[in-house]
Amino acid sequence: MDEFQPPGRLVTLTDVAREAGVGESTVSRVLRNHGSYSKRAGARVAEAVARLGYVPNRLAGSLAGQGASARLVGVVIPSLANVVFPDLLRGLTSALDAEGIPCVIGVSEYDPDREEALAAALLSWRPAALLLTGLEHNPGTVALARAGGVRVVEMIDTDGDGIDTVVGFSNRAVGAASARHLVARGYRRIAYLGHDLRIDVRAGKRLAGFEEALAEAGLALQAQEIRSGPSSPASGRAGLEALLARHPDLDAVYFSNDDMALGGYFACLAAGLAVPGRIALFGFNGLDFAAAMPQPLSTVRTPRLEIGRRAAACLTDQSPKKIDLGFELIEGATA
Amino acid sequence: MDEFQPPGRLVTLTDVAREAGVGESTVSRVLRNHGSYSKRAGARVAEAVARLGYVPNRLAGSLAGQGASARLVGVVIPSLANVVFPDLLRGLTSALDAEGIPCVIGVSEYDPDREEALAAALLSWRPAALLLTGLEHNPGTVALARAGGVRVVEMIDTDGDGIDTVVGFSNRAVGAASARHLVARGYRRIAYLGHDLRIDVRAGKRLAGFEEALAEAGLALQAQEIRSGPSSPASGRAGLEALLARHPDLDAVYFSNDDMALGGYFACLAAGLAVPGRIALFGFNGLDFAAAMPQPLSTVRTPRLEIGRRAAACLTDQSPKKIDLGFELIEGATA
DNA sequence: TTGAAAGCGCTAACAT
DNA sequence: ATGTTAGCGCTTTCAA
Repeated sequence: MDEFQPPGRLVTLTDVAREAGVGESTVSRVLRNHGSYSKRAGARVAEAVARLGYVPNRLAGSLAGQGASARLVGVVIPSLANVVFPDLLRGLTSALDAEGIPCVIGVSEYDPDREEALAAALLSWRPAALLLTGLEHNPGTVALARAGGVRVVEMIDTDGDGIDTVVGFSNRAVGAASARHLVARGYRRIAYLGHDLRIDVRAGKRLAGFEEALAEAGLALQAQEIRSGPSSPASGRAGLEALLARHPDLDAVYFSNDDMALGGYFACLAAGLAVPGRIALFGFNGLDFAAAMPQPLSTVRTPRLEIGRRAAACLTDQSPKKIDLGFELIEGATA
Repeated sequence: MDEFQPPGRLVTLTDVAREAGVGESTVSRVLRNHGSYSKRAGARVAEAVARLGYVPNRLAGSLAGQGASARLVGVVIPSLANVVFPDLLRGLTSALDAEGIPCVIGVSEYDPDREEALAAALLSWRPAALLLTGLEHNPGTVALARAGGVRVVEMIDTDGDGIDTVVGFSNRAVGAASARHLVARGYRRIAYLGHDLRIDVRAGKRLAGFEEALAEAGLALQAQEIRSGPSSPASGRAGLEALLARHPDLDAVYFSNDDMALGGYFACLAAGLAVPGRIALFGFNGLDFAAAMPQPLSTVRTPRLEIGRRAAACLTDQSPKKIDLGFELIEGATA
């Protein structure tokens, strides 16, 4: 391998043009395979690129190009600690990589103000699109998104109005379906165990749908345990122990997600409580481990990867739309 | 919803200058708080920015600025399906967000050729740094990274030579420590259960260290089960069932990671096998759920977030270095 | 099919 | 303290 380039000085398109003995615009045409050029010019440019190890500068390319928008998409997610969001990114990147469009990510930690700051920061890179999570944003975020001149896609949640395009499922409907399942199975003394609803709006919507469906059946939540901090198996385990200590007569628990439910299951195993005989457990998300449990977890599978993929597909669409990808209730064996 | 902006025409710094009645460079100075300007100029610019809803164009800013490198970092990870990598990103973004530097990500799916293509694509955005995973890359990737004129940080693995800076831990040492733990606990008929080692080099290094330490104790692996596809609890469960069917006399199993081990634990629960009495289980990663299990999983906790944070910290460092963050063996109750 | 030249929106001298 | 100006590395008319 040759020695390093003098660091400040990377190979430019001008260098390639000189090396290939053609004009800059010809190099540009060859590189983007746009416009017409001779076979000979094509070959000489290809050679020069290889010889020089040229890597195009997309900063300059995007600035000069049409619309001055970059082949990048900005993505703001609330967290990386919950599998849901990496899954979303997974769907996104799998679809975007094919087009050579990378994601620029920002993590808001469920803070609307941070979300707004991140949206502004990402928009400053002039991405082709801005992807947000959920439908609840600061007014400032909405204003930025509208003024940004980019396609905006809000992912995951369809319960409400979007800025532009929305891809997801109805969290209220998930909650309602979960409640109806528990009711149909004969459970009557049902509790909710979740993490902080102020930070996770969508969990709040599920709970609202859940309670609504309970009410339709003439039932009400017997108890509710809200743990501080993020959801986790440890939190679910401690939460279920606390819940059962206070309300020994419960016969079913609806968890804010599968991680919490797994912790609940562990609590039952540790305490020797029969599931679902003594207590039924119902989760949310349909994560991998749910199906591998000795008793498959009763839960709802959400189309996380699909949401990411569809969001990517929407970037090229013309008109805004709302896409509800639905969900699947997995009966499992714990409720 | 109001109508969209005429898409082509976003507010520019020149617009702000006109609106504020000052020169462009003054606006630039105010915005970057660099150089000197009067209180009055500062105020007028701030007003104009707010009134116009100006969002700076960093494409242009980076192109014009020193070194022409963008306040972005490029990150190539092999997967988003394994918690390890989102955790890495989590550490990274938590440190970089403070500086307003977003990550541009690429997911290689454990394919070195894709990694190379992604490295080139990310480098074309002229990031301030390129972060790679592991130490094994195509020669082309290494050449790109060296010629890119950027700081390169390789994360996670310290077993080998890096391009520039390396932050991680020794996978061989993890494997060796795990084996010594099992041997010390009196297990003798030990098997390995993992996923495809050709795609996960680091799991291979752990296994090598594990076998080496076994050999030092005069022992050898009794069996080995390699599942195709990614690691998952379902794969771990099926794998342990297969392993025990073929080798009923095993007394301990070393899993390629905690997800696999969780599946193994589920297999034991389902089959009514005492853990660790009948069979001991040992994992890797120290994920959240490990500590919440009825019997805490015996595993090794890896400093994933810390690796991300330290990698971020290295970006401003002058000289290359290798940072070994170590790991922690968690005795747990399953081995 | 090709090259020359005018920007894209910004930063960084250099004047003033 | 502030304005003027020359680029940064590309793309894209426009002529040739």
